[in-house]
Formats: sequence, C-alpha cells, structure tokens
Amino acid sequence: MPEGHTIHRLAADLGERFGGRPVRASSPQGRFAAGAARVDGRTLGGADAHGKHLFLGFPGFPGSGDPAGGDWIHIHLGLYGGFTQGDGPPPAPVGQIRLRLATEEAPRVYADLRGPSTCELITDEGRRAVGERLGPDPLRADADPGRAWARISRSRTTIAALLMDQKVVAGVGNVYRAEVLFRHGIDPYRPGKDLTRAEWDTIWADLVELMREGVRNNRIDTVRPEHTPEAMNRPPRVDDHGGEVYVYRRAGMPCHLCGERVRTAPLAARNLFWCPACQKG
DNA sequence: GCGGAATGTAGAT
DNA sequence: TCTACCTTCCGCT
Repeated sequence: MPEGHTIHRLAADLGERFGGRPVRASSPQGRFAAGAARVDGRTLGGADAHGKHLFLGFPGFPGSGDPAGGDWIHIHLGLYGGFTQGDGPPPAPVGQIRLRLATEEAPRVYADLRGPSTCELITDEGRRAVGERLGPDPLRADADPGRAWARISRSRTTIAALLMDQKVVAGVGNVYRAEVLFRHGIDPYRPGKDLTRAEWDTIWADLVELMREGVRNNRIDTVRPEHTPEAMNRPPRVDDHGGEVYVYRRAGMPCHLCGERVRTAPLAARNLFWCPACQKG
C-alpha cells in the first residue's frame, strides 16, 4: 500500500478524526505498550507526514514544564504495514495490532495499526531529526526541488535509483518512479548528472500533480486521459492495486503506447519496470 | 494449505 | 549485495 500519498492521506484522515480530541491509545499486541501508555488519554494535536513517515503529535501537558513539551508517535509502514479504521466502538482485537487509537466520546472512531516497520515514541527533537534526514517531499508545501537537483545533478547513480533514495526525494516509491520516468520518456538507467534542469523540473512538477491526485483518490493513477482504458478501448487493469498505470508490474505485456513488451529488471533492491522503446531519452 | 511476491528500509557483510 | 523484518493476498496444488 504505502508510497508517500498513502501516508499523507492517513495523516489527513487521522488528523480529521482524532485531532483535538482525547485519545485512548493501547497496544493489544504488546510491542508498543510503553509508548501507548505514555500518550493514552492525551489530546492528539495533529498528524503530519514527510515522505513515507507519519507523525502523530501529542502536545505536552499545560504547565508540565517540558521545554518542548511534546511527544510524537513516529510510524513507518514499511512494505506491508497498514491502518484499519472504523466508526463506533473498537471491535475485539484480531491478529497483531501494534497500536490501537480510539475515542471514548461521540463520535466514536478507532484506528488499528498492523505490521509497521517502525512505531516508536520520539521527542520534538527526534521529529526534527527524522525530517532532516529526508529529501524534499512533493506533497509538502515547504519542499524545495532544488535540494534534490543539487544531488541528482552531481550523481553518477541512475535516475531510477535516485528517485527511490529518500534522502534525495521523499515519498516516491516503486510505482511512482516507474511511472514518472515512463511519462517523460526517460531511460531509467541514465545517470542523474546527465539530466537537464528542465527535465528535473518537469519530473518534479509531474510528481506533485500525480501524488496529489494519489492522496485525493487514495490510489495511484498515472495514465493520461487520452490513454485510459475507455479512451483506448482496452480492458481495464484488474489487480489489487486499483489504479491505471503504464508499466508498473506489467512485465512482458505490450506497452499501451507502442506495443513493445514492457521490461523488468532489479534495480536498487526493487523490480524496475520500463518500456525500452518509449524510454530512450 | 503453501510458496512467493509486494507500493520499504535498516543493518550486517 | 544480502538478510531480516513479519502482513496480506494471489496463484497454484
């Protein structure tokens, strides 16, 4: 599930449902028991996302004397973590629930977190430190694409690997990297230093649009209007990811634009997908 | 029911 | 470059 759009959507949803309200926090599974106990009963100040990192903020108690005063729950979903949200009282826990959030006052809502690679309690300073390790996030208003360009333009590493490096750009995952390179006809194996500034600016602007759309729809759609199944009179994609894409997980199938077979190869520990005919630039 | 892969990353080697 | 993490879902038997 999780590329940056998923995390930003979660931050928005959790902030809307729990923000400004006292929240019961627990760890039915037990692995986050101490952290949950520390924030249990406190008011959620807000939820924030940077790249694939989610932060739930619990301001310090008034008059507690804490200098910064806050605690954050820092969550990273990893490859298969996820939230299950619902209305009403939370059901009896099923399976391994690392963190359960619930309200006791109406409207009652709950959220269960399973399988995250990270779920830890951090301070304001810790929150800042995580942010400083990450590159600009196309979904954040404070993002500076120039910071990413400074690294890309000096690097012999392939653009496909650079896009997946969270220190360079935060929030892009395997689907967005494959799709954005296809959309601009860029050979995924081109070294970063061979890109032009104009190409990078175009890629960045496209990521901003695609990922915002991803937050809105809670899924990844990258196919332009003229290439949708309806527009091209082809069958829609049928798999669990939902969205329409050009090349991601379409290895061996014909390219929607030229009919060439989509290729796949491991790159930066993941399977890269691309069309060798359309992506020669 | 089992094996494998998956929108990810840290840490060891 | 490899392994561990540890959940879900798919396809195959």
